[in-house]
Amino acid sequence: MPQGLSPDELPKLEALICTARSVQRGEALYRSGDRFDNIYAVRSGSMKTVMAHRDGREQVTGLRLAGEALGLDGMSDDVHACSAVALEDSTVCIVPYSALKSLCREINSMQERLHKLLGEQIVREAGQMMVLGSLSADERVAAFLLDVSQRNAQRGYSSAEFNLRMTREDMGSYLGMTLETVSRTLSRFQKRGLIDTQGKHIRIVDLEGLQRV
Amino acid sequence: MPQGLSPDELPKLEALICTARSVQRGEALYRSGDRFDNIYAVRSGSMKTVMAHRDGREQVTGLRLAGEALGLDGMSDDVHACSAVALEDSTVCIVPYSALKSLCREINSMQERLHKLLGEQIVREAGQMMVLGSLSADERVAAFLLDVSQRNAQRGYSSAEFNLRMTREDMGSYLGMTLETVSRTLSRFQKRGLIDTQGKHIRIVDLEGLQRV
DNA sequence: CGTTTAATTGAGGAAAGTCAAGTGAAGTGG
DNA sequence: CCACTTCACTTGACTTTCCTCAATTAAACG
Repeated sequence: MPQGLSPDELPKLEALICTARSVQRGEALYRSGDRFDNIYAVRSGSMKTVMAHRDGREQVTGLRLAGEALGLDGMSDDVHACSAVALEDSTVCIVPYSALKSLCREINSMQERLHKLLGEQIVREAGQMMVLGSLSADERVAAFLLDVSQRNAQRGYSSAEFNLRMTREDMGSYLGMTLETVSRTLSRFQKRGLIDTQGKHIRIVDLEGLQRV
Repeated sequence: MPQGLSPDELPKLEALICTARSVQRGEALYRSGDRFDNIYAVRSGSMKTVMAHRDGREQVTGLRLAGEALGLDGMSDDVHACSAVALEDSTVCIVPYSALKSLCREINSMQERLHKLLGEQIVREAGQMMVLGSLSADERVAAFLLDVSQRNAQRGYSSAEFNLRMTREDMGSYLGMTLETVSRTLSRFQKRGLIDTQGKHIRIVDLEGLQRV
């Protein structure tokens, strides 16, 4: 998260991060409607963000792996628009927003970094709109696996093999399809020799094949 | 756009806005891949933002009415992630990003305003992900009409009656369905007495009915 | 005013959803 | 630590929704 800061600036960011917090699997770090005070960075584990329609239907709107930022959905009106729920026992760094704002006014590169973060989320979400709006079920699942794989690689983990702590239902919700269709699609990918799945453990066997789906 | 600025700050914003630019119907204000230099505000007319998949498929990712901000998709990596195309002859205000950044460091409320703008887009897009991921065709169209209606009201125009300059194809793309399904859905809404359409002109007859869809 | 582009409507087909049953994994308490 | 309960996942059969293709009508633009 703190990329591109000079040596003398890093301590200031560190001073900002008051506390770390641990969140149990299934527990909410914040809920839709909660006051927005902090931005978070996932330190270990992973989380999902969930948004609710007024009739109660819920949709997973995001997945956050270790190292990724969380909580930006509260900036628009000082109240969180979605809930953040831990997919496994996780820890997050807490960054008080008001302090971060001040720091962004003082330090150029800090402002730059926050802007990039916001911009990335905007582009990521637009990309997900594309996935939901124009891809078939197969394409959606493939795109999702490739996205997670790539994000794993970015953080120095294996891009070929990883644990996805989401349930099939979470994946389905995120990808706009039912859990059965997710399951069937994964099975089909396995038969075609594209991946190898055992429940939540996923290994990408044929990367290029998956990209061609 | 410049809400919440004090009287002495407004001139500074105005100084920032170097030029206005007019964009002809169908013309692109910027294209995906263009360098990101400016943020824009639609002054008159309306625009769509479009994102392309690598295989060429395009999806409409946003609609911007007069008064709304545009161009934020370039902040993440200094290159625009989508294209902005005029739906009718339009004009936009140009706000140079680098100057805006400086101003945000000087003026508290300016920073606040930009952050809100970014936060709003993040929440708006998450909302659209919900629409695409969990609503039926009928519900999508209804949600879209209500959204446009509400945004019209916000800007002081009629919430009950408006011109939608998008084609059925644009709407379909934005809502993740085919133009035929959009057309059929609108016809059905009309038969049910919810709306009254003549091509691009739309009148909402039964607001509550539309909300119940 | 004619030509192009957009919209409507119908018929048939395909993709994904629903319902249901069975299997496997994981967490809990004795 | 094992048995038990619960939850997650898989797979099949059937249904529904939406898409595709096609023909026609209406609107927009030069």
